[in-house]
Amino acid sequence: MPHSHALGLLVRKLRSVANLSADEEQAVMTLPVALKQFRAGEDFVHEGDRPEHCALIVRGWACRHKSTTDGKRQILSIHFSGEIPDLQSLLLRSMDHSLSAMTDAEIGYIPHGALNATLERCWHLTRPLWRTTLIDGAIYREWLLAAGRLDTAQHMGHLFCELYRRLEAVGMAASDEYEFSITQAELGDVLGLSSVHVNRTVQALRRRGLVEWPRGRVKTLDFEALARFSQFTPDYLHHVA
Amino acid sequence: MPHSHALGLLVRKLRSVANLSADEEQAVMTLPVALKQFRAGEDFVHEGDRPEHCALIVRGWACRHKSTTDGKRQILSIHFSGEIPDLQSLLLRSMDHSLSAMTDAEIGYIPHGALNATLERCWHLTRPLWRTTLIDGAIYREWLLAAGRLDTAQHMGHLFCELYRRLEAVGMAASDEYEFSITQAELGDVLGLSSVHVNRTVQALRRRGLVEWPRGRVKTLDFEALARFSQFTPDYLHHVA
DNA sequence: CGCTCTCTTGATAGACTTCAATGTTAGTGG
DNA sequence: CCACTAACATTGAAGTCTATCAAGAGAGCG
Repeated sequence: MPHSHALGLLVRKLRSVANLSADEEQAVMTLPVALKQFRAGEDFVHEGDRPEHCALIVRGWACRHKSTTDGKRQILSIHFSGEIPDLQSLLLRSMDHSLSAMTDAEIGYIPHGALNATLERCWHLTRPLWRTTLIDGAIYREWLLAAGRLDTAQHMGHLFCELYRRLEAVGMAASDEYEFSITQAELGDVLGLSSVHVNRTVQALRRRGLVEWPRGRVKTLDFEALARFSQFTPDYLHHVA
Repeated sequence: MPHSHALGLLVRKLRSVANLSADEEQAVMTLPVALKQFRAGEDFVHEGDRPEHCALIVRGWACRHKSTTDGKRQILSIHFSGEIPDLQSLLLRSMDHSLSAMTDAEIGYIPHGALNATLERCWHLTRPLWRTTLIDGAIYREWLLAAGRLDTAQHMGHLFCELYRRLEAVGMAASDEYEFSITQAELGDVLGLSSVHVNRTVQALRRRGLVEWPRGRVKTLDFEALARFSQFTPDYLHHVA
């Protein structure tokens, strides 16, 4: 079975957000995957590209980002193992943003042709895939609400909560903590803040006893308290029960 | 032909963002629609609902919105004739936000059952519909970039440009202007600003000769100049050529 | 006319950015 | 083990941006 590890991660992800029939799971497991390694900071899909394959994250963290013409970067979403951040390229010809490795990462390329052929054969599989893109949309909406109407500390706390729940849903987090190696400057690009202000906000969360953040690891000391403080509720993630 | 007007608007919209075969168009035109009127300010879908139909906007403007627990409202997207802002409810059981009429509006309800039956029969129609939700996602991303990394005047200008291009794509705008009755307070809920600051920003755009905004009508006096100022480029709207 | 909604303006406080400097940590080669 | 480097985190100070409060002006409507 070629690349059953990579495809197993994809199945695990799809199961966390949709009901997957045995047929559909089987169809996923027969997809071809070409693996490639990237270093932290490298883009693996570029704005303007017209991709002929989708990128499955096999190992490491990735982000979607876009910059203003004067060079200010905004991170638009964060992704990890099992996710296909450019699934939309199957239907939207050209990339309107870039995808970048946040840590050293392994990417599995799945040709559009193979994916389309599989969907022709097992067209009910379209629905779980569509659903993952709809949930991505729900996450963008929540980020918009957080960016516009939460204060900075809440916004940051909300992000930590979201990542915890998403990781937990695929068994990658437990006990109120998870691996996540991100610099304060990158976090600023997520929240739309300067790194200086990120630093001060992290300290505020620490002082309140809500978050610890030693090198490469996020600890939400009291998840429920952090969620309450950040107005985080997980409904919008639409995880299956 | 029942409700051919409402469904015609839907077809016009779908054609602006995807290639629609004759079969697919025919399938759309046979969908059942139940019309209902709403007054400006009324919600027609509520956060927490588990809708059994999708809402097609037949007449008027609508917005998607969500509020923080302390009552600060964020508008997450803006919609007009021919759009189905809650199409995602077909796959995501519960609404994670509300939909509201921004002007007096007419909504056409299409039962999920009928839509699913049509998609079973003409399953290629899934793709144009999926594509509309992916473009909604691209718009959310652009709004995130604008919210995080553009200054206030650029952010506002960007919104005016986006709406112009979207309306133009379905023949609802021309000559650098369009009908849009929105208050400065509502615009604040879009941009994440107080109404006072919206007012000052509008004046700044007026002083620069970029935007006029008499009651109920937006005029981008020099669209290209406004687009340049606001860093607006329409790629992310993925309109068909 | 009086009422309401919206737009407008001024003043002040607080949030956030920017610039610049300093501290901390991990890794490297001696 | 130590000096050295690079990357990242932290701090202070000054200036800009935005919210909030408060008040007044205009328009539409009974």
